[in-house]
Amino acid sequence: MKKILEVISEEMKKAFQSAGYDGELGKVTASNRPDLCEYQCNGAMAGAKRYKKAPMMIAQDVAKELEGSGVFEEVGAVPPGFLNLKISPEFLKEYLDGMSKSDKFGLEMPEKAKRIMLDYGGPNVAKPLHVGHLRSAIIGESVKRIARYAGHEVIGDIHLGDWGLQMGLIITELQERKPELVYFDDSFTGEYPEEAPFTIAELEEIYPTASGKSKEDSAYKEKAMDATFKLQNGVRGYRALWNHIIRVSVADLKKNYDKLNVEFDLWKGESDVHDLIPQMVEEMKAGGHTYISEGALVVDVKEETDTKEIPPCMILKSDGASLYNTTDLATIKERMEKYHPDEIIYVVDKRQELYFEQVFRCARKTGLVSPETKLKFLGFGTMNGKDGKPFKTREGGVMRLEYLINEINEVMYGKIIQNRSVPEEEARQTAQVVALSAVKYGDLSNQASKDYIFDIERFTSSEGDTGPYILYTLVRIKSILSKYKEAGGRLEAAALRPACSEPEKALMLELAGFIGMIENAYEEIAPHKVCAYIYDIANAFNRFYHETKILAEEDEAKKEGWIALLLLAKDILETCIDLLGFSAPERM
RNA sequence: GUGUUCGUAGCUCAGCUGGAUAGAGCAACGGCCUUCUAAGCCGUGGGUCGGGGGUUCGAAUCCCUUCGAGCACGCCA
Repeated sequence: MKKILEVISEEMKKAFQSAGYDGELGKVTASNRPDLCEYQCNGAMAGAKRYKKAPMMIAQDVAKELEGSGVFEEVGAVPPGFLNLKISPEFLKEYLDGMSKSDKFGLEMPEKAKRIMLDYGGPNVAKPLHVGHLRSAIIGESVKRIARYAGHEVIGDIHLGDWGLQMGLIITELQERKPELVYFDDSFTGEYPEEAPFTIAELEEIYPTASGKSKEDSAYKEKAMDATFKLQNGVRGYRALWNHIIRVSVADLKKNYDKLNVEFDLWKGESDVHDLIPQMVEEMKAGGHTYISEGALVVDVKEETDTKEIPPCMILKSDGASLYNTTDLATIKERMEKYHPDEIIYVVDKRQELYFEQVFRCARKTGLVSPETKLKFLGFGTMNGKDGKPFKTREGGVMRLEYLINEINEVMYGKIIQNRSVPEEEARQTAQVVALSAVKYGDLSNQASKDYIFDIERFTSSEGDTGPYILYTLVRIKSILSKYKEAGGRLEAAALRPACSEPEKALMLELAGFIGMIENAYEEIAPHKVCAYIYDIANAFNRFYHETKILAEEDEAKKEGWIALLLLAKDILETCIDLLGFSAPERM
């Protein structure tokens, strides 16, 4: 189906043309004065100069052409030359009928689906998830779902940090504590145990300890670097230990991401591309792209249009070791060879923008990516506390994600038992569902690129533009529908009717904007547009709800029409919150 | 220093491919539950869109300038 704005615009274009003007002037937008009209067209003013005619005259000419149009109920030419439009309830009803009957509410699928690789999450192995990982997960997950809904193939890759010095640190600390382990016995040639010699709890404690020691004790640090080197060069025992670390840690990560309703298709990490690096570097050298600068191997990525100095992209450090850039480039190489994506999108902290610009340019210049493949950087801002500074625990440390989630669950639980008397278990479950909506909606309703203030009180409130408010609206709709069913009503039989009240029409108009909203949210990679949309829907619904006694309506046809409208609203809301990565309970 | 993002109501944010009286929410104040979930709805007050120039019939939106804030700027990731 076409977007409703497109349908109306076409009608308007025809009118401009038959009045003797350029059809392109007939572009219609949503009204910015809802008190005056539903849609507006400003083409008459834009065309005034070209036709040397007062805008008002043009508007009147066009309005005359629209007399008797089935699309509009009212067309007004208003000074200085606005065309104010109200569409006919019958036309609107037909449009919504089309949406209800179509797959994805009539959203058109692309002729050729793109294959998009989405790089998000990015946690480090053996370190607990903290608030810094929250945004990437939430935003990435939503972007993934939106792109899929829009008809594209998306491969989400968590891109684990599993290969650097941190691994050497952990191994070193393990050796300090348990030198008797077979992993450290060079002469050992048998099978290593299947069971890891540590738990996730120990692992999480080991890393910060080791990291702290290495900062104070240079001998310790050297040991860790040596361990890293050995690991990367395939020392058996170290590899075996490393495998344990990965397995224990990944299992825990999966559990945590699961709770956030975040799912990855690939659990690749930096280690996966380690073996590709030497060849990649050789190819870059052979291609004549590299040179030595201050001892390091670099590739120039300056461009003439630059407004500032872009430093070269470093490939190898002066000691010959690889670094973040190297693995990222190798990852691009691997992705291109294995998956041939049309696009790779990185959902990363926006502070890394310049860095990724260098990597992207380097990848292009050295031919790692084909010219058709787009590399996109979706940078997100910092999550701040109420004081406007980066979110911290009360003690000033980094907040573990788990604790944060628990805290919100508690707050939500408190609100539930305060408002309703429900069984304990249901209250707990509902609290989790609603809490997740609070966190995700609180995050996604802001533009990704901006910093935002994480305010538990605000996010968990059901007043205002929040997740709980959206869910509450949805729960209300579900409640009416289930009562209707209980009373013997058949949802499948319900058919839409033209709106007979202003709030009803307003709700229908909002629903009709779905396709346009999705296209926009996908093209701009902007989940916050989905949030803004469902907030408008929720407002429109609640207004309608208050002015209309649906189940008490005696006119059966009318009642059925409303039930059909509620069904559509429910389906659209549910679809949208799924795109945002959360769901609604049955009751709350 | 260079670059970059941003500065909209007391607070948190929309709007930014230029259009009519700049929108929400929170907070404040006032209404609405014998009837579908009041975790809701309706209303009132509150803004030199950081300042100054310019382009335009028309600017929060585009350009310039200035002030202020954040962030980034080769061997970390």
